[in-house]
Amino acid sequence: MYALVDGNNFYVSCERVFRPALNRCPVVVLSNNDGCAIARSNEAKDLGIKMGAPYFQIKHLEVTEGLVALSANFALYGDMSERMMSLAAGLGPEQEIYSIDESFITLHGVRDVTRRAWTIRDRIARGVGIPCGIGIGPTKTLAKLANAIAKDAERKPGSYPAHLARVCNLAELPRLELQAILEQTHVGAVWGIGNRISNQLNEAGIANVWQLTQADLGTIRRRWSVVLERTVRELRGESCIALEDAPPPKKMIACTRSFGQPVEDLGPLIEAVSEYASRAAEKLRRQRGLAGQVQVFAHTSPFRPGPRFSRSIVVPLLRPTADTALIVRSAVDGLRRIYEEGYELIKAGVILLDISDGTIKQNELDLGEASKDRSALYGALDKINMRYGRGTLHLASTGLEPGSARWGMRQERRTPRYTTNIEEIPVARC
DNA sequence: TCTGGGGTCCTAGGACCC
DNA sequence: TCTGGGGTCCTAGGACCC
Repeated sequence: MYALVDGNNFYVSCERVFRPALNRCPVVVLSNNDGCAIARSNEAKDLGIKMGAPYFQIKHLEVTEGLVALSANFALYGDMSERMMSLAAGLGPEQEIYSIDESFITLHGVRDVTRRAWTIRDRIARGVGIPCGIGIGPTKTLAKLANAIAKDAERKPGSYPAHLARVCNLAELPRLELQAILEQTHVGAVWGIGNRISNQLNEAGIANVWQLTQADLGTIRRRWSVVLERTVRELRGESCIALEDAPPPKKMIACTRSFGQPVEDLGPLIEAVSEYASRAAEKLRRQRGLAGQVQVFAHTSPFRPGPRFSRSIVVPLLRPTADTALIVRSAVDGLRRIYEEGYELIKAGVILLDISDGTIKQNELDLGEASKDRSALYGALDKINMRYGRGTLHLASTGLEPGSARWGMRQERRTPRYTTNIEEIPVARC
């Protein structure tokens, strides 16, 4: 048996903890550069604001409807998440943190599951201030579905029986009631079924979850995929997706950003890509991995008229490494190869690929002889950035010498909080 | 004027190789 | 008329998730 604990409208709820005045207002949290809405309060949803709605399209609601739009504060959300997760863990013996606002919990050995779920929900509400929904079912997919039902029952009274609101335990429902609930639930609500497959299922006469559970497995596999077949089995109560208590190491690590303003010239592009590469390398070291390849991409806006540009390149590294200098250099080399003048680029990114486990023989693999110094330097760099904020200190790169890199401090956007003379920092041989 | 940033898995075509 | 078979790598894109 599994539970899924999920914070409601998570980013918005985090903001409301510190600004209770926002409690009954329509609120959205915006992405980087205030580009689009990535979290919405119920009131904002009721105004018809869709997930991912561009800010410029909803801005007028600030005037007409009292909408409050906030810039995202991911450090805050990460912190609130940790507190919520540690309380949620009290629900059962094992926990898988699935995303910033969701965790699966196994329930074997837990007695009086539904009551305990209410208790935990209450603890999170009082201790952290985040309202949660809790779904319970025999498989992860059913727990997810139960969670979706718990939310709908709360938000749209009448959509489901009121006793399923906030905490919904599908496992304790009488068979006929469960069937009725599943018949009321659209296939698109199921974890793993997006818009595309939902439409295809509808065309095939499978509109609700109950119908999907009755479908022939062989047909599902042939017409769609083994992935959908697994989902159907899970909906029938056959557990196919196990709890992952230790997150598997990432197979790719990306750092990508949209620019506030379009960028045309190589210089600023190199600056940006250097910083992304440096951040990606930091994430890589955090999971003690080594990358074998670096991918770089840049593209123009898919929404704006004008000449289109979208290119990417994979640069193989001589040997697997987590060395910021090598990764930055490769990324910049790749960028130079794909770059072309005359395009208004709005986004670029660096993706580390072919990631292997660096805990074995990291020292030998990592570098030549310069590397011992360098890995101490990176350790210090990562610690400083963790303590004083991401990007306090980073590896800079100039457009002047191809592939050159030097240590520098980021000055923009943030009052420097770390004030050592740069000259005192050893210069890496890059 | 203004459209996020991560991830996973799968498929397919072309280049290139033996 | 008719043009191997199998493999890898790269690039691109589609589908899903948060």
